[in-house]
Amino acid sequence: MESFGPAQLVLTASIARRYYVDGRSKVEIADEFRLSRFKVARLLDQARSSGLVRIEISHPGAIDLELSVQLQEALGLRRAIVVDTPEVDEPALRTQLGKAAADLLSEIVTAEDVLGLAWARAVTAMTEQLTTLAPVPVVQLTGALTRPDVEANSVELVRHTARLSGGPAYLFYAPLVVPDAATARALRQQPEVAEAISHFDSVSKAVVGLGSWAAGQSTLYDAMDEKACEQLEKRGVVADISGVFVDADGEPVQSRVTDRVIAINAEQMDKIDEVIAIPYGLAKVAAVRAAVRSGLVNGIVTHAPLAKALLNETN
Amino acid sequence: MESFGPAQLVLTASIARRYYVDGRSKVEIADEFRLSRFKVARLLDQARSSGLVRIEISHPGAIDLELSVQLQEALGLRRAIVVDTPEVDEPALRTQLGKAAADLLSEIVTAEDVLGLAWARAVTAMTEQLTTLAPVPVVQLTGALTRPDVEANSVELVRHTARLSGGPAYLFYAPLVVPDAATARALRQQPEVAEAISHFDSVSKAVVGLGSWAAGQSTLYDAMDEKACEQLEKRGVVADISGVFVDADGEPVQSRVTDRVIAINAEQMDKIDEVIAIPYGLAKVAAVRAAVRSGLVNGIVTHAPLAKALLNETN
DNA sequence: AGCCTCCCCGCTCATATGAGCACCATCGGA
DNA sequence: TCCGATGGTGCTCATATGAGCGGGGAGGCT
Repeated sequence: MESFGPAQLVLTASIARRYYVDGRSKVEIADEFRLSRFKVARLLDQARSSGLVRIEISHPGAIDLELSVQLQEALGLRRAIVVDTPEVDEPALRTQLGKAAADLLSEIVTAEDVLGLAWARAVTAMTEQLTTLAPVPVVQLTGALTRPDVEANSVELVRHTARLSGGPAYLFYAPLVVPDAATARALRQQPEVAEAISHFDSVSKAVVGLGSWAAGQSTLYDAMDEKACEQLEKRGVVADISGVFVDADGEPVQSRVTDRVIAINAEQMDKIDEVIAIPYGLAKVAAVRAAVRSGLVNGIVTHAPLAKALLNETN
Repeated sequence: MESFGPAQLVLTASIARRYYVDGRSKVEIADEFRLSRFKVARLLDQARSSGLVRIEISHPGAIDLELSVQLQEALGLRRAIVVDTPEVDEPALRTQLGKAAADLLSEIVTAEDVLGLAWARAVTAMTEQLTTLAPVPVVQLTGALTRPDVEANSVELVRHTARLSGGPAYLFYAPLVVPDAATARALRQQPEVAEAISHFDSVSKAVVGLGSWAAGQSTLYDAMDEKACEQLEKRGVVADISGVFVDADGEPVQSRVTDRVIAINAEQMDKIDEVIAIPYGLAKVAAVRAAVRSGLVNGIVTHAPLAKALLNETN
């Protein structure tokens, strides 16, 4: 069965060519070669199972489709886009991912959607690459974190996107995290904040940030007091999804710290149909896995090395 | 039409994977992805036409299937085997081609066949590589040419093959070319020669030599007197197929020289169902083309460079 | 030889598939 | 505003295809 003569081999190749390349039907091929269509079918089966015909899925672009599909299926994601880019410096990488995410967003957002945007550098990178967007309401999902290295803040991000889209913007000026729960409560009652929050339930698609709960791996971590960080770490927090903390099992972690965050909460995020994150860097493997396990994040735009790491470690 | 969003792209890739790699049906895929089967079909069409799925035919062996099929179709051959071997020295090449031809012969010769063998170095190389053969009569098609560089002659070649096969051998001792027609006539009436010739009509498969009509490109040319060579050349002879001379259009050339050759003639060869030649070397391009055009030769075992040359020059 | 087993072949019939068509939404121009 | 063009969708129906079956030939064993 495993060894064929050369005539058989060439015949099979010939038929495979006719079938796959020329796209003729098996009946036609059978007539041409004076074989029964069953024989043709068997030869084609044989050709495939013996590896004589190899089918590759690829395309001339930045997206590694093979990896994308694998990642999507392995993690059970609604969407996965893997950008095939050599490991360049972080800003360039963010731009690349931002472009891919922007393309994705333009494509999947329709006029019926309500778009939610959280604060994250990757999300900023995305909005910078965004050129067209259906006219939809854009809702700010988190308070702003002002960092010296980022000029745009959460507010600008939302405003810019809404302007591009032509839809209304629901935005507010407030920090992402405040020193105590009472302040947070007060802020949440501010009219603009309250209005934005009131729209959380109608958000149908969102782009969020995704941080690994460690120094330098989450802007929120870096912005928070050490005590709070440690407390959350002790509770098993592995990832923060734009202010929603989850542990390695994907369970949202409640804590006093949670109350100090001005952002969408786990329950609200869970109701959003599509939540897309744009993680990069191998340090985020565990965070991504946790976020996906939580079910909160169901779409990912990332780069090849992280995608491969996610696939490899998937036990 | 030519630009898709990444989501579309990944969806298409996903479907292509399911269809081509996993082998699921379009209906199943449609159910899985909540699409109509028509949509799935259209996406798959799109994927193929846009080059997203690429189908390659290859295999881990010495035979270049792609080239073989192309050659077969371009020249309208019954069989074409192209051995993919780096341009090595001639004897090694002959061995390689001999092996391929031997495999081919073992495969296609059945007990109902009658095998004809002409004299040629390549045919000798083939018989040396032959290990199994259905029990068939083996008929010597040409007289022998004794050359200092070849130990086996036409007779040995036939005897060896017949022994391997287990069938009867029809062989004779006579030179391939004699000084005059009268001698040839006399030789043809010798009992063994006459008997072999009487079997020419029943030969169903034959392996022949193929020479380009020029010095060093045909053992027959080299063995003949200069005058005869020139005369044939003047008549437009481009190739000799084991003693049958053909011009560039593939027309057999009759001449007084023809009568001096002890070998199968054009008419008899034309009746043979499969006639296989084993040409090699780029100098033989024109000869191969003539031989194929004549319709006398309908199977070829060769190497990649010659195959490519034949394909390129095919206007 | 006689028997058995395996394998190869081509059949039937249910199902999958493709070609062509009609419908509908969208969009640009009169 | 209306109209025609356009493209995308899913239908029908004829055709292609796959699963499973039985016949028969080749080869091995007793």
